[in-house]
Amino acid sequence: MDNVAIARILEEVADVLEIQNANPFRIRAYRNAVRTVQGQTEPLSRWIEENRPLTELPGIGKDMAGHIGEIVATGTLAYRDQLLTEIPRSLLELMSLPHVGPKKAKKLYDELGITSVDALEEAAKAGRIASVPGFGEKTQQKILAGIADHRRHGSRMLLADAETFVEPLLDWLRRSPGLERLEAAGSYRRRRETIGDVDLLAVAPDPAAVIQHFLAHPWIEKVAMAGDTRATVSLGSGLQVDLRAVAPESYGAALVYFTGSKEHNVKLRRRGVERGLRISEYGVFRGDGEESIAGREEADVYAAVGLPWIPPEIREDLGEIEAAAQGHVPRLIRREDVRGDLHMHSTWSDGKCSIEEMVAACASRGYGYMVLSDHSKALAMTNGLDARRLREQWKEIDAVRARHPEIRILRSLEVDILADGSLDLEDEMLAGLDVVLVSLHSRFELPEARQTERVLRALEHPEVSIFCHPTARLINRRRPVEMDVDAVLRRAAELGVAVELNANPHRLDLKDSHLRRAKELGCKVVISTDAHHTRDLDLLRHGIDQARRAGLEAGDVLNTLEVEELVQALR
DNA sequence: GCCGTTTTCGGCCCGACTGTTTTCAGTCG
Repeated sequence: MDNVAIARILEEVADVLEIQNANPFRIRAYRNAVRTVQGQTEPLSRWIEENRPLTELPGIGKDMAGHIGEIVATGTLAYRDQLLTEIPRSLLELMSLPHVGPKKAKKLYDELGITSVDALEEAAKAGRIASVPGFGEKTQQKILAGIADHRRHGSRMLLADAETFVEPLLDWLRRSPGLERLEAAGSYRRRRETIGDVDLLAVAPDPAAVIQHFLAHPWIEKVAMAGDTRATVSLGSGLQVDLRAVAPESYGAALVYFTGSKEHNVKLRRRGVERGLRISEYGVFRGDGEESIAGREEADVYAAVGLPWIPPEIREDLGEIEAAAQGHVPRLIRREDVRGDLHMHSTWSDGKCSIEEMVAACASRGYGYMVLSDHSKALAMTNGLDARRLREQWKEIDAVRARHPEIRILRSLEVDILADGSLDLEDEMLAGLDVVLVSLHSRFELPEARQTERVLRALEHPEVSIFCHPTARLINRRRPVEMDVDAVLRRAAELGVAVELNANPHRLDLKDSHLRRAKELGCKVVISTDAHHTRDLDLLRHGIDQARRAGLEAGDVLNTLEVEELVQALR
């Protein structure tokens, strides 16, 4: 039972309790526990094995620790199973629809016996929803629209995809009458790998005019609601966008509020309450007072509760507030800190540009070094290299080196990890490389124990320097392989093998929690683009976003080093 | 259900918008 599975069971308990109208603080206790479990980088089953008390974790008390112990021991939770005899599980899916929360879900079940999205759709189409007390014609239509959206855009949008909508929208809004300030808040500003919707925040003397200007944008397909200070719309792409216009003296407070995360905000407010302050999106207020004592800038809001400003990327209530209270705010890595790219392809395998083009593109980005890493022969469809072609490639590299003394070209190969954990290149050739990358490109479906064993065997090879895109996931497209990531990071740290944060926005592999764990374990991290074209070299910024979310500083990432230090640090 | 240098009991974050309500509940962020 991994942490994800534990969290899912506790979440089901919270959902059922919510439908049953249980004590809201009890429900919150379960949700807090879910978050704590999800946020743990180490498997809780190991805590239990080692007899470490789970009650040391925030939000885990005696009962919750008992629940978790039972789940780990038996694979299920009797309390959850008992609850699910009272409420059908499929009712929980109804709650994921917009405009359907626990109360409405319960009512639909009680009045019409509806337990599934399909049944709800059928009832709505037949007009039976509108007649339920508390529901009406408009609610019925909203539910139908919500079901359609749910089916079309079930998954969250990639941040990089959202950018292609958000940035032009921001440009459009900057031309609003009298606009003074504008920013995208929410998970977009926190740079999460995917986003559910977009929250925009604006300041202008006439907020209604900004809202009107916004509503005139041609991409807007549907206006869900629109007032004088707020509007919610959907774009044709399915992306929901919220715009809020606030007063200048509230901008900082509103930016904190709408940037979130929700959990971060809750903790900030609690700090406020402890100091006799009430924090809202309008400002910071003393006691019952009406007068705001802070709120124009974000830093003012943090200062009001005794904190330095905290970067948006780490506002997840994963210890950043406590650390900030001690004066520890990380100096998160920036793009300018990176001195070279450690993973890219050329036309020798499946890249679209020649070695020389890739080299020139790296040099023009000011890099001091680059790693050329085409595929190995097992990936036949990419025209992967065998020993013979690799030797030929080295000749071309020598020629390009002569023409580009301004940058150090490191010889490499992205060597496939074969099914049994051996490497797809002869040892004497591996020894001739400056850097050896290894990756999984096949047999993703192996059971966890075998996959872990396979990877560990590969990492044991003394020539291996970097383990690339370790879980092989593609966001929204391919699940990560089943692997004991914790064990792999542990061993990599011991062996001095670095793990790659692949900056491709579809991969972002490792993910933030893995990177935090890598840092804890002292495992070296590199950020690489895996570029297949010169323009892909700019994907680095997505990797930087992800690294910042994990709280990584320049010192945590090897390719911020100068070339001599880098070669030393890579084994 | 969790938590505690004000408390082991009594707290636990805040506001806007919508729809169906004759004064407010539900949902969302």
